[in-house]
Amino acid sequence: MRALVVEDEPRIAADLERALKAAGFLVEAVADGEAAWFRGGTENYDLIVLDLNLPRLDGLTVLKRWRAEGCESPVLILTARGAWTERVEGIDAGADDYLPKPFRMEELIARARALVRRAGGRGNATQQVGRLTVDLNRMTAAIDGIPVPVTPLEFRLISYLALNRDRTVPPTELLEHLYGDDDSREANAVEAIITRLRRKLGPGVIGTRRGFGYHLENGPTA
Amino acid sequence: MRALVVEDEPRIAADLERALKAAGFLVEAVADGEAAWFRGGTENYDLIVLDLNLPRLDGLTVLKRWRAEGCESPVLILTARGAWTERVEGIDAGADDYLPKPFRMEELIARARALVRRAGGRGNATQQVGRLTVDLNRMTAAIDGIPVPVTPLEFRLISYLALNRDRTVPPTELLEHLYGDDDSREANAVEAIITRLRRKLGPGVIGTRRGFGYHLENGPTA
DNA sequence: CGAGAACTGACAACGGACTGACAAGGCGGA
DNA sequence: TCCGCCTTGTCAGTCCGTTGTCAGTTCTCG
Repeated sequence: MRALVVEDEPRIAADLERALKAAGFLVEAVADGEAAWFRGGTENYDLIVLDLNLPRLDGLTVLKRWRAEGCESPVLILTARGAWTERVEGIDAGADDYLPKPFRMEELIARARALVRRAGGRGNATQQVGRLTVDLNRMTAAIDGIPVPVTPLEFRLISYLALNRDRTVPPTELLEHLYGDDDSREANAVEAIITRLRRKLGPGVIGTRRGFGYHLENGPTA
Repeated sequence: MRALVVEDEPRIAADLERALKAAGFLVEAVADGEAAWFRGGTENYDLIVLDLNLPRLDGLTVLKRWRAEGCESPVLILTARGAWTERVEGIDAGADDYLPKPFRMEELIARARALVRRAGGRGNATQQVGRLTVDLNRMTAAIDGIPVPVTPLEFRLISYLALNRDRTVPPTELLEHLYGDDDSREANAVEAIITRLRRKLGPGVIGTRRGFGYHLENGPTA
């Protein structure tokens, strides 16, 4: 899961980054509106946390421009407490949720997760696909209910597949969502992770559509 | 365990702080309603002791706002003796327990501990996880029933893990619950405590999920 | 049957985690 | 009040799990 944090207050930005990383996100952060506009418009994020009060370019404007450009990432905006109108404007501008400052990190994480799940059309924190179970909160995977130890990177991959269970995900997309725009990796890296996951999960869980990408086998949930 | 004390009477506040610290809590204190609202809304406490009679912002109002914001920390309210209606209102507003003033410190501590345990979904004062036993009242730990001497900080860590036995706790969260938002510590501090605990408790008690955090091994309770 | 895509085992580099040593701070006893 | 012990944070060195790359093999489809 890639997340973009747009926040000019360094301390808060650092907190956000830390918390989101601990929650399994791949975090990138920018501190002003123009940079935000650029990044959000260029890259593909699974979640954007947007402070409205920004230097250079107002957060609301940024959000509107993103939406106008066709960016569909779920956006969680941070508003000043009691700034009633801001929330309304934010929702109007295309925000998916808002959180009044100050807030508890725990709550932000909870909402962030909810947004990501909702964006994937799934409301539950534990995803079941065939024999596989992925628990997004505890960051665990299991086959037939038996826990399988997975590394952080492996978990990011398998959970991304679980959230996109109904389509085949191309390797380039996985690459992007695992590493961000740090494109220094060889395409083969994804294949390696897939292999390792298959060894752990057993056959019949991760399928390949040659030329298209990978998907989870939604075989009998038995 | 992090605790927030909201009490404007300095003498009582000091007593509370001392007693809770002695009981193993990491205590932060504020003296008025607004500060309370802010802290409780921002930070993550395992327990909140709230006096209802506060300057600037009424305790009941503070409590209601917390609950409205999604704060789930257990709250123990202090009411004036005989203020019958206050109790009812407090419970309605989302308090978990109340204590009429004046009270005996002993009783407050007992109730505080009960609340913390209940909040973790565990009603018992002694937690059993695998071969480990943690007694939250006496602040002792034991392996296979044999007492192991632990320092106050070590106890805070091990008891937090015990109360969160069913998940892996990231180091950042431990850092927060051990030291509050005083983030002057190096992340390495947690590792040091873990090492010391392991030396005392023996192997197979505290497990590591590399890249995720620490957890208690819930091996055979034998 | 050939070419390209995908798989996989081996290896090396990286970084997170562990640990022992040391120093600072706190607390209790003399 | 002073001294000494216990506790605890930091540092540095080491270890080991994780992960990227490479190379060789297998598979699939035209």
